[in-house]
Amino acid sequence: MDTSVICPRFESAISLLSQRWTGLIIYQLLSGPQRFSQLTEVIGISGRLLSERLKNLESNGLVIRTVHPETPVRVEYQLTEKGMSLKPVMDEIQNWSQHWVDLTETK
Amino acid sequence: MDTSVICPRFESAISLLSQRWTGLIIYQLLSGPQRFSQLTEVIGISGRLLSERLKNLESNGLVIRTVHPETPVRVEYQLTEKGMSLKPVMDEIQNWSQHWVDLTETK
DNA sequence: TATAATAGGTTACATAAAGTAACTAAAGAA
DNA sequence: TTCTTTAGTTACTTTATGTAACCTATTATA
Repeated sequence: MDTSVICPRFESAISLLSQRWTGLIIYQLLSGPQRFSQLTEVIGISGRLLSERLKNLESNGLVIRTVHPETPVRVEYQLTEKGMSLKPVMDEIQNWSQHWVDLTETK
Repeated sequence: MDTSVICPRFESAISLLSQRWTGLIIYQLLSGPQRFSQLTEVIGISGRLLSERLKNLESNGLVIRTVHPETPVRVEYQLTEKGMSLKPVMDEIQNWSQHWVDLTETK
């Protein structure tokens, strides 16, 4: 018998957050709506993956994409209420990192 | 110019947590020390990756490995203080997941 | 003595995800 | 008509993950 012991909601949440870049994208968007190019520069992610991740976040209801038809086009990404509500999670990670991460450690 | 804007400690922390399985392993160990085989069964991870992840967590000071030379051998993994201090992070993820994760959604 | 059982891994190989760099689309500016 | 700029996409390489068979140490069993 295979009785899954780990809470499926938790498992679903952590599978989202443990996708590479996703946490950083949400963290970055917590400081306000941002354009595609800003995100690539600040986070250091390629266009290919940023595009893929943003589509995923959009389809999960965490992010909204807005196209401003200016010239050149401006596309902004912002968190939904669901996305914003991850702030306490990010705050705790931030808090933990201040206490425990030693930047001199070899990676 | 390339001024990294994201806090390097946060980046380091999230790169640890965004490794596949790592969050689940820590979450599971928060409920107490556990053996290798227990972890594979509960989490649903292969021996190969569990071994790799536990070594990584050990070298990062989050987990301690204890060998009990019984028959057959019993090896237990438990969180260090540094590992335990991730509880608030896990609690917030858990909390978020209860509010926002809809299990009927298509993956 | 030989065989088997059990826990905790490791190895070799296949598949999936991520990194990289060049390319494209749209739209107004020169 | 050609050039710029933003926001992607495509094709290809490299790395990470999944899978299953195998290995080792220790002791119980035939």
